[in-house]
Amino acid sequence: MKRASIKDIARIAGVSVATVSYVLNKKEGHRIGEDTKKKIFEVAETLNYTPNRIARSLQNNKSKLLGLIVADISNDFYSSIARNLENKALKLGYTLIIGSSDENAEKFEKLIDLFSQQQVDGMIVAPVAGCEDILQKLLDRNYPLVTIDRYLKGVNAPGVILNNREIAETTTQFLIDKKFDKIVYVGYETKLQHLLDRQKGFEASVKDSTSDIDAKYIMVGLENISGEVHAEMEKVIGKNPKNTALYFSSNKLAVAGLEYLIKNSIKVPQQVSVLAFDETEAYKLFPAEITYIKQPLEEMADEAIKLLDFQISDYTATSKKITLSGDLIIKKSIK
Amino acid sequence: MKRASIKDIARIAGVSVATVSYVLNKKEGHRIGEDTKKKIFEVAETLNYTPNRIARSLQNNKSKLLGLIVADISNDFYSSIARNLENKALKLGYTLIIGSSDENAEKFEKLIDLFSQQQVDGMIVAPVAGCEDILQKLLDRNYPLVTIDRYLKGVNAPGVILNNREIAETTTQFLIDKKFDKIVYVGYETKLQHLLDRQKGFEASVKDSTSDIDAKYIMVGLENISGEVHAEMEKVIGKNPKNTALYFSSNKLAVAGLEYLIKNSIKVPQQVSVLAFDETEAYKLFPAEITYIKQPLEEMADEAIKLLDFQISDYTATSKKITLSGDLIIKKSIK
DNA sequence: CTGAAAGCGCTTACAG
DNA sequence: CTGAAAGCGCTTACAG
Repeated sequence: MKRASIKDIARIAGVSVATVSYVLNKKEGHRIGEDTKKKIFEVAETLNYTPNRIARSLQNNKSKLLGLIVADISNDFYSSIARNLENKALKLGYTLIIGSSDENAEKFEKLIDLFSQQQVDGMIVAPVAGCEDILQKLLDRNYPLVTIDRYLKGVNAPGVILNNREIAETTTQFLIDKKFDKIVYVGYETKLQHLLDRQKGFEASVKDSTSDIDAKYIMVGLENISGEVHAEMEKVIGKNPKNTALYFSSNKLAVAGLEYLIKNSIKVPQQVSVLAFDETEAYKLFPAEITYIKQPLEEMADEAIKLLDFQISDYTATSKKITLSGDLIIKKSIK
Repeated sequence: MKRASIKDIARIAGVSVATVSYVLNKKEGHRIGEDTKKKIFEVAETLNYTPNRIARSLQNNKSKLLGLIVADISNDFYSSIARNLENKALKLGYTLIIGSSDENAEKFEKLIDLFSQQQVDGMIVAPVAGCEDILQKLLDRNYPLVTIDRYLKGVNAPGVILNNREIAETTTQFLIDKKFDKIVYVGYETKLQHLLDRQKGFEASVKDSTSDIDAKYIMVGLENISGEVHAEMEKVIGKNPKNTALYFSSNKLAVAGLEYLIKNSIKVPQQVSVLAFDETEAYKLFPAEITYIKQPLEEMADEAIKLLDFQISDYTATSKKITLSGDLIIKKSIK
């Protein structure tokens, strides 16, 4: 069934399409007769008329579509971000189109191209390693863009970010003060700046410490997180660790590490204390509630959408970064 | 910066827009001179031309957009579905626009309206209670639509579904054979058919059983799942249950229930055995690996997209349901 | 081998 | 108080 158009309404109501458009969009300054208005609304109603936004988009060059590119929408962290963004976007009349990059620059570029062809009004992206040029090209075209979660050195894009270095530093200090024999940082081998910043924060606290700390590092790739974490933990803390702290730089790493602890019946916090970046529902089922760094997702979404909406309505090249603070949520996983 | 249009290319290459369109879309049957083609490609390249899909959409009445409405995109189950759908959709040249209904029929309708105005070519929806009329209206307009995860009685929509009743029946039987003193079904107070089917399957197995089974039911609302589950479990199994089995009809319920077990140091499977519908990463961190019913998400996504794509290219009113089988993944949580 | 022209469903400056 | 007309960026049947 073909849907009714403004033309159909005009024909049936016996007026011009212009008048219909004015009335339906409630444009002021076109003093149109009350009875004409009423007639138009009636006809629109009986025809079940709904506007074709595609046509409107073509005309005003605004699609009311926002593109969201994350690493993987099935990841807890990103699906929560997506949910928060969805809520905020909807309030401003935008709908979200989503894509997962799988940390792959080529796929990332394909999504950017696709979304740009779909004429999204702006994009919110979690950049992947090696996508600097892709983003730069977009910015050169004055495309409204906001980065989220991550940020790239040398790319002049606005974004909302976490105070990764600072929160890593203070939370590491918190661990140091507990006088562990050994503190293990579990992170990714990566070029992603936000992760490097977490590591730098950790390193800084360790270095500044007056006491002597045995700091170890477990660094894994993205391919086989669980397997690598387990193998490395075996080497670094073994089956029967004592007075040791684990610092996980992401929820995925934490889940992998906690799995190891479970399998080897290592007690938390009696033998090992645990601190992790980011939340995940999984923590709920670990015998000891996990101490974690909570990112203010709702606020992030809010700021990201605001930033983007501003860019859309009034583009200005800027690399304005909004930095939000993580919160350490202290639970029983630390002695 | 305004993006280049086909018109710009035509002007610079000194040909007509029609020719440009033919060449860039590689339309056959328009034997166009090789040098003209080359010229056009060159100009397109230097202008960084990318097609405006909005304009194309308006012309051929195909937006290449698919709407996905789930209860909540931040829920593990739905974000996994979304991810699988995204992959399949991309392969067919579609992009996904998403919305969360929060189990709210009004919000569901708003999303339907919005997506329909955005001219999505079709929708994949997990219906909410009370949305029968909304979907029926859509179907009356011959809107391509596929339901997923859930299904509504009396609405003539195609969909892909799980064999909820059967899998619930056989898995309950599996529990019954283990001779528990008590079997507790944990479900939702709901009108959602797929959940009722799970319950019916459970009830059927209990009823058919030759042995006498003490079957109990914990039914909770959607408002405060965790709180209600904990309170009811306290009443039904107490702090020190023995030879009891818990049958959770969703992963959310399972997480809530397992939390209760953890908090009360109830041993799985020594005291209580556990079986749950659907996966979630959280199971990984429970001391005993959880036995669960795995839905074939990838296959579901595949079938849903195929069904929808078929409806889009050749609409036929149908209530064709594709039923896929769940798999019981047996782990250590059952004695 | 190529182009002029209509049309997709809207919006909006202009005219009356 | 209302309408004729141009135009957004494409596609495509038709003509030559």
